[in-house]
Amino acid sequence: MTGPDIPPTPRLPAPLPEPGAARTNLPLAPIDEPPQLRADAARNRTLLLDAASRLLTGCGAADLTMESVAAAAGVGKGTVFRRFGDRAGLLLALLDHREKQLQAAFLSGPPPLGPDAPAAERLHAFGPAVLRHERDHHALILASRTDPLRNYAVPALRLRLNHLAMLLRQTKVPGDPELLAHTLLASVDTALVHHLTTERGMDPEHLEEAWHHLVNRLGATV
Amino acid sequence: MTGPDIPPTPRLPAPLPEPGAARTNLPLAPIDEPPQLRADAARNRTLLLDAASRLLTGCGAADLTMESVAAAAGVGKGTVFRRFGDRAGLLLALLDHREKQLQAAFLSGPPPLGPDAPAAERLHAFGPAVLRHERDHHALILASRTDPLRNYAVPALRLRLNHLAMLLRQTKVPGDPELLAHTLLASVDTALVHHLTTERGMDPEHLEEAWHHLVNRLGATV
DNA sequence: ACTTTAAACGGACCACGGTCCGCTTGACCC
DNA sequence: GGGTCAAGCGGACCGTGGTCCGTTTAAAGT
Repeated sequence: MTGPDIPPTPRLPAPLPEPGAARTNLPLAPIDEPPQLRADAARNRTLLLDAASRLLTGCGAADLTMESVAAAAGVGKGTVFRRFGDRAGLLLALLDHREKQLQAAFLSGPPPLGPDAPAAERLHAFGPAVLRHERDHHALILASRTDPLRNYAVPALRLRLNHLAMLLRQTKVPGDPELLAHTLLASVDTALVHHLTTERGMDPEHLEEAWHHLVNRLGATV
Repeated sequence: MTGPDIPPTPRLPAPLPEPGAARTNLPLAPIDEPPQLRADAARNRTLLLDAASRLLTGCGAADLTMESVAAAAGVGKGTVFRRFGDRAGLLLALLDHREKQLQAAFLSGPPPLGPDAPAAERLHAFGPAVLRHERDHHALILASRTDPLRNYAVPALRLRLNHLAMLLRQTKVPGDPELLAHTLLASVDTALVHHLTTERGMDPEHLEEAWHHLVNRLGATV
């Protein structure tokens, strides 16, 4: 309900979208408006994020308490909640920084992931990239997911979704692109991958193959 | 970690599987061993489940507290936790009763869902059946999901998965049946469906179409 | 510099999930 | 019936996420 990293208190009216801009009904995630914090607030924000990732190296994500983060950053507990809304919000903020690298790779990086490769290739490359990224950060990702609905409001994940849907459109895959994008993303979901590799002993490589198989089956052309 | 509806305390060694039984590495879910509670425990169990579903009609699942359930059933709070392990366990137990109907439908019900229909038809019928079931109980289901890994340990969901994988094998769908079953199930996941229908205004009927499209694309034959 | 105001702060406070442990009781055997 | 003992019970207790509200302070205007 309360946005991540956004004050839970009433906001000024959100800046209206450009009237001339081509409005798809899919909200475009890249435009990120850092709501320009007050100087002390900004300072405390980075203080908190630093403290959190420092603590994180010393213990599992599950043991990270809001109070300990506040104490380690030398601020009050209320400040943490004011800044990040809730525990998941803090975890998501930590993740966000790392996610930026992945975003750069598929938005503006080199082929086959970036824009200079044909769409079908980008589609094939996307799954493995996500798989690697999620494997690296699975602990944090899993810890950040308490509300199953929350995902759909996380900007980074919406961006992935829109990007995938775009590639599906470009490759003329038949069927609803948004729905298929959800399905494809679900096939490399962190929780699923973690389950399959740790509980069922599945080879990560096998998962990449499965992604390619799925993309081919869905019928990417062009 | 602690099994749902199973004492968290150390157990006697689990009954060994029949030595001759054909062992697939997929644990078969249908065999359910109700660990035969003591008389008072069984009585309290139903008392608690009754109390919970009674309270549930008077408020949202989010407002159901363990203490209130215990009080409404006239037992101590510790008893609730002993029986169901944790909050999710209680919610899952409530769900389980309703899930039994769905299970009966696809395990032994009439065609096209039941065993008297050809596998491809059962495959097509499965998605809509799950969609309906999850729509009816979405509030409880969403409330029961706090740990994203928990799903893979829920017997009812493992049963769905194995059933789907079996149908995929019977219809000679190319690719890893277990993986494809996960993907198919994800495409009708409660959280996703709830998001699409409430936030994005998607027609439930459209989701059924998408299921059929997906199954066809995957290439079910026979 | 002085005023004003909304944002930010902090820590006391609350509710709920989950644990612990001493006591009780049902089930099984003799 | 009597004895044994693990299963069950209950509620005090604890830690943590999240809220509240009186106080402080950055920033923009005059």
